[in-house]
Amino acid sequence: MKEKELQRSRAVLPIGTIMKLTELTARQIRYYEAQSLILPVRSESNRRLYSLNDIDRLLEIKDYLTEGFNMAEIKRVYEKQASRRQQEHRKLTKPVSDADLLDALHNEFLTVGGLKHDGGAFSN
DNA sequence: TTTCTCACA
DNA sequence: TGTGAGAA
Repeated sequence: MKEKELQRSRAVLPIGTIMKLTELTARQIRYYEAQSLILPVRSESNRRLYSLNDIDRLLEIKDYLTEGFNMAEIKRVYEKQASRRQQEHRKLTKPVSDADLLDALHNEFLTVGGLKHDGGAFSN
């Protein structure tokens, strides 16, 4: 089922579509790119092209921002995600599913944000 | 028409 | 972050 992964990563959507789908302004979307939160590819005419994965990430970012996180924290988490993916790739053994990864990241977010006090005995 | 970059309130 | 200018 890797065909789907490729399709999700296939960047073909212009920023206008992203704006409507994420409720974000072009300004914000470009700013997040500057902060390396997303990495859209460029068309031959220098136009930004986003993938479905980018949309997901943008929605997540919007979510975290709503919850009171700042760029630095969000960046930190994505950097961690990147390094984790590399590690998993090297081990080339049992890769973690995206669901597990997101769950772990979300958990870290709650901890870092002080929204969680212990091992997650309760949910918000 | 849409998006891009850059600069300024 | 918003907005406007000038270009592609």
